[in-house]
Amino acid sequence: MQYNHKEIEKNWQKFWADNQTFKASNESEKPKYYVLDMFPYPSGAGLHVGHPLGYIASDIYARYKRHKGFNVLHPQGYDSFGLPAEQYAIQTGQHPAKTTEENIKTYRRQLDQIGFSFDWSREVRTSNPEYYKWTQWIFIQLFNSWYNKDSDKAEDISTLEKVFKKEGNATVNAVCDEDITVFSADEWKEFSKTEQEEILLQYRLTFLSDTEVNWCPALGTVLANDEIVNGVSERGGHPVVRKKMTQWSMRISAYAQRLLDGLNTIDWPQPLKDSQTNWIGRSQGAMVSFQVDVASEKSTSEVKLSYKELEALKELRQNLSKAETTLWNELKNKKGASKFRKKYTIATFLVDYVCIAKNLIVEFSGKEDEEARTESFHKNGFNVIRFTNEEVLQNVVKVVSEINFAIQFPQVIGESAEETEVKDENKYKIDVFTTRPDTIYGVSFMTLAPEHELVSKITTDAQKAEVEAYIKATAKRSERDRMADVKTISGAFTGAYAIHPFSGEKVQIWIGDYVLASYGTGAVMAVPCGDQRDYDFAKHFNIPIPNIFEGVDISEAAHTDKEGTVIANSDFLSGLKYKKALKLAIYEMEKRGFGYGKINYRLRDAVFSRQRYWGEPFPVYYKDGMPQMIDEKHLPIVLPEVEKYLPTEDGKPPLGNATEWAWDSRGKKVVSNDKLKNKTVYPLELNTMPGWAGSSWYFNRYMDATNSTEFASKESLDYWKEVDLYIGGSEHATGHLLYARFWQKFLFDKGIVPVDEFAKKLINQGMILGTSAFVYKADAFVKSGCSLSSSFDDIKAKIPTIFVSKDLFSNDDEFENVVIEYLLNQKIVNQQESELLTIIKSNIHSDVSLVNASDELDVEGFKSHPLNADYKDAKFILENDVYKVGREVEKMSKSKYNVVNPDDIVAEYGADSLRLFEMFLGPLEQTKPWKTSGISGVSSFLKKLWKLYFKGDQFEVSEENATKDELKTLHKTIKKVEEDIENFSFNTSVSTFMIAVNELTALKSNKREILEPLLVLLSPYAPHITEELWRLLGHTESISTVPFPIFEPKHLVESAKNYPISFNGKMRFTLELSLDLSKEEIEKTVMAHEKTIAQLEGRTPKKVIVVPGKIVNIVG
RNA sequence: GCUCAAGUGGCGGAAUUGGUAGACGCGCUGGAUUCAAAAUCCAGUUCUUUCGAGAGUGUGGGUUCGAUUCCCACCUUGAGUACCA
Repeated sequence: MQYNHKEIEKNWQKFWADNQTFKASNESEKPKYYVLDMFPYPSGAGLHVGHPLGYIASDIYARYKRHKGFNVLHPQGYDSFGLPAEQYAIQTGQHPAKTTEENIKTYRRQLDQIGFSFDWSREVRTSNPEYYKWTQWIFIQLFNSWYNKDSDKAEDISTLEKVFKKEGNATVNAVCDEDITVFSADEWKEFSKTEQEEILLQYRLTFLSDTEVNWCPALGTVLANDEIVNGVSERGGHPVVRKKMTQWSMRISAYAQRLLDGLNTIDWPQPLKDSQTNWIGRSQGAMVSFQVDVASEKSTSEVKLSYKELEALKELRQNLSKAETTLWNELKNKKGASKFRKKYTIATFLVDYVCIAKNLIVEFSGKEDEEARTESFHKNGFNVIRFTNEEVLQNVVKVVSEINFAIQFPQVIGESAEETEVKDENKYKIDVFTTRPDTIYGVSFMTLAPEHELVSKITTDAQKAEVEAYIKATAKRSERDRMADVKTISGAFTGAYAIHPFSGEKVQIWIGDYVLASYGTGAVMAVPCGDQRDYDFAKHFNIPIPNIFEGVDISEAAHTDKEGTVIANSDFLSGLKYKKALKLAIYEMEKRGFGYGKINYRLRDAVFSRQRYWGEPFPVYYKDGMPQMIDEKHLPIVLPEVEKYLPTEDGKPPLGNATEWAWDSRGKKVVSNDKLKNKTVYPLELNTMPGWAGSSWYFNRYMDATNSTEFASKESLDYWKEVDLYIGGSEHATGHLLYARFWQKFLFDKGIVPVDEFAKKLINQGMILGTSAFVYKADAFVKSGCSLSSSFDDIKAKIPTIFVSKDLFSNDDEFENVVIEYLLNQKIVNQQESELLTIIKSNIHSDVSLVNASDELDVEGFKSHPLNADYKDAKFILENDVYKVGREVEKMSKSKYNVVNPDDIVAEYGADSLRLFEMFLGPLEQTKPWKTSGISGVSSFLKKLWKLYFKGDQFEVSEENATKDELKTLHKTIKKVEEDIENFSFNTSVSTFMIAVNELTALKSNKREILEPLLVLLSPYAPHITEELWRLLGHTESISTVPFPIFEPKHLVESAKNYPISFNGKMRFTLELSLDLSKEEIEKTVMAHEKTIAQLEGRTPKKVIVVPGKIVNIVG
């Protein structure tokens, strides 16, 4: 019986589908294992051989885990909302739902014929209302939440309202908008409903705000930062401009630190973690305020601390009494504006606790100089409250509430009021963020972004013209130009000066477009000696470059090293190294009140609105201009039908075309826009959600995919918990994988999911490249200048298109010679004419299907190929009667004619061969080229395997006991294959199978004892052929859950070893010796051997190294 | 520029607690079978060679009895990222 892959594969695919073989149960005695592939977008082009690579790997692992006794969840579905379907709809008028459905059908057919063990009963599609109902539901949960920095998690918005009602917002420590105004509880109660909602929006985790967005006019939508590559849209490569729009945003910045910390707990590839770390962009430094000089006055504060005193303080802080510890435990968790510090110097006194932002000192009473202290504190603008040890120990809660009260209602102090007046005079200040506060004495100027709001206010009359001209010039340059051109240094002096907060010196304020308005505060303190950009700027404009590094030459470039550098010329920082100077600088800034330590993140809040049709509608309507959530029991809000998918004429998103798109708040349903004049009917949101909305939580839905009453049941979430193995491409590093982690952490905070990282282990499969085939075409040009009987055109017309086989030339000159020789030999041109010819070579892609394994072109096929109509009459210069093509590895793409469709491979070689070959290509994570010719190797391996079970045409296995050699082969294979799968080294296990089959063929083995377990080993890789042979062996059940064979080391025990005998580390010959021999016996035998004597040529070895069971090395 | 990864036959690749470099497969060469081709089977296939042997894992050093594997410097390629203060 011949191995007929077509019939076998079709039958078993039908069997698995009919019997729901791979349906996972949510209840099982077995341990669970969840294997997931990254959500595919069903594109119109279908799959090429690169796509299934990851699916095959995950399928092998899933099948392996089933053999190992796990209850395996291995689902698949479609991320079916998205831009391509909509672009297609705009072009053709076809509903995206229809084209998406067709594309999914193609995908499903292609996936099915590769024999994946997916549990299709759990299939999800993001564009299905039953699914996006829950995407909308999560959006509502985000809307109803705020981020409490004190508890460091998301909480329900009602807890925030409660605080507002009770004590206003002064004590709230939340992640929120930056321009929050402080209000009291009474003020809150006085606010109108709309005002209250506006304030709450500033705190919600998803919020509506006017943001600068990346607007892509060609696509008619905004794009997220990760959807832009090199300043143009990732899809289509269209230009992107900055534009202010009212948009929904996600407060992902609240999770910046946790997203960073979480990376340490998950087994993901390092490059992927690195790019997330990079994207989040944490930088630790300080915020420093520089006053703009109006009346030139000197800073007065002269209190400084030496480093020794600082160290002494540190020690004190660690030795707190019990009462101190109790109170500190309560105070230390306060963050942000009401953050407390312990053992701090205020004026000349060391205080117990101080909240610098609120000017409040908390002390233990009973200090000798209490009166003097109080007076001094008041003079410096601080309030002080005191408690006894007993008060703290007996009722710390009461003490804390008194402290809170004091924070909220600060006692007005005379002196500080006076100071405020002084400050009012100097009302402009420039805040900067710096990662190098240690270099603050190196500041010789400041640079503002041209867009900085202070620019217009501080520019002097004399400089006005220059500054305005510069701003105009910058505005003309696009964002892309600015990014591309980093070499041109440009800027303008504002004429204004800032006061150096430490030295009191005046420093020039410049504007320059190397400072970005969107990062940090849009201003920098320039330290030209320590930052190359500042250095270049200073050099260009002749600004002084003070050197504050000890023994460092800065005449050529800035000195950016931190480690090992000692600070100089910096007053109290002089003589300190980077780390200590950094700490002391921040300490002094905080003490003097013009700066504080701060951590900055590059991660911006994510824009969540898209002006597109084919996405999830928001469950939102607008009442008095304020967004209102539709109650979850009325979900899903189904995407309305529209006439056309383009924006409306007045520039509204496509949903503006819908006629049934208003919310009847009384009837609780979507109604016709005609009813909008009714008082209880409101307009619905016209934006839709971005592509990443549906894919940020789908892995949870698979756990309970058909649940219509819940996102997923608690039991199923608790059972499956997280994805154990997630396989997909590295292109999702900063998009999907960051947003999904963010949502998971949010859902975790809200108690909806049981874990805060959704995927324990992740593997990035490498790309499969195409091997393009080239033919070499000769283009003839006729040189002018010579008079001939025939015209140039006549000569050209005589010359046919010529292709030259690859190995006939090695450079362009040889190519020309070959062609001209051919023309002469064929008598196409005469000698005289040939001298006028110039031959130019051009490389043309040939369709790879026209080329065989030996790089030989099917010439007739090439001529008659529809793409090559121009070359129908072309001539081919052959070598040894064949035309050889050139090969080059390139990305697999239609335009390069190197795309290989898995359908063709499956039809010719079968799914099992495809699966084996994709794994055999090389390590999973690595990028590697596809060359169809190699598949014959795995194909003949399967035929050889098949033959082991047959005698002639008859299926026949022997029931005899296996021999020692047979068992050795089997157990060697079990061991290696098991190790390989666990290490995701699938390519080497395919080799192992080949070796096993080669050995068993050589042994003429046909014992059931060997051939049965062999099938189980192979079945994850080649499920169809193994099912078929398993059935022929007499089994009625599927092979898929048969226990994996157990490795027994006893079969590999050897009595002798073929020792490599090396001389000076080089192996010269091998010698079979018993493993029972001792070191000495081995040495003796080896030294006595004739080959050893021959090698030594009479020399006496200096040393003989014997490692029993391994090697013998003779030195000398 | 910065960060990361990788450099092994004609090709894909294998071998790392440091111990026989090139497993397995493709391709190639020769042979068997065949009228012939395909398929199949057998033998060979890193390079050099005076057929004794010698050299060899990007380059140059180092550690070691012994290095593809560990350390240092450099070169090349690929990926990501980029006025991030």
